[in-house]
Amino acid sequence: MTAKSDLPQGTLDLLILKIVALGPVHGYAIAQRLQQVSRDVVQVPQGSLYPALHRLENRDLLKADWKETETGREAKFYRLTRAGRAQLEAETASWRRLTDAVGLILKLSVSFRPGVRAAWTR
Amino acid sequence: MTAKSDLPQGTLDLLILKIVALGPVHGYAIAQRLQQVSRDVVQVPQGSLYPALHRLENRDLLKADWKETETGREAKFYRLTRAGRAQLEAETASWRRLTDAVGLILKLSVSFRPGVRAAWTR
DNA sequence: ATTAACATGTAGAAGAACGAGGTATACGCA
DNA sequence: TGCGTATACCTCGTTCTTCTACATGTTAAT
Repeated sequence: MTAKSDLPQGTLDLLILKIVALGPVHGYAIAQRLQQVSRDVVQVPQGSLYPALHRLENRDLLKADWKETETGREAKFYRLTRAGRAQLEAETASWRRLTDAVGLILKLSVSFRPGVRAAWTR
Repeated sequence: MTAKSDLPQGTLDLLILKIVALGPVHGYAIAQRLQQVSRDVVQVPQGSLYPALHRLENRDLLKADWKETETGREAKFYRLTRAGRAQLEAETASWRRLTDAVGLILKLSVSFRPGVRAAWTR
């Protein structure tokens, strides 16, 4: 059940910033691209998407203006602000630091169990 | 500011399960080891640690018994249940799938901006 | 005697994600 | 013309996790 796609908290913002950094897009397209690029691993429900967008806009990391889609529909196109770009870089670095660390921990082997324990228990 | 260490949601449980899988440990030591092994990237506040442990215990992923520390103090030593081990494996796999996907997205370059847009806007 | 490190715990608030709902337009097709 | 589907936006309420801050007691070192 829980084996679907739940993104870790905070990651959604990072991904949105990243997609928007590639060029102006509207919300609906952001969700689609995330899903496509990740081969369906990342799926963003609208109930998560739009609140996230508004959140980022309120923090002045994104700016939006209404424009017409190629299909002739009005949509809010988002672009990064300067702060948004900085935030993207910071969060990207942070993400790497963190996943590297977690990866390191997950690679720990059980090779020390009975005896060597003293070395790192203390 | 937010550049401290905040773990993504759910990750704490995974890391705890992993450390406990290496052998019986008490809570305090779990936090220490996570910090050591990750070179201070991962820092678990006690207000996060103990609730997480209780959570995992309530889900029958961990079992605890009081024992004496090498330093002569009473402490709750946690060990994995069978379900806990299964959960660890599942969450590890899930973690990798997800970080791979996010890594892929973060590697996207801005090489397509002006022209190719049509290909993936649709 | 007092501080630092060890070891456990709770309460309350903040924040994020999601499911479920709602509105409205464009387009193809019967 | 009517209908369904895909596009495109939005919000509300619930649930879950985490963090800050607090509270308690023990052992070891200075």
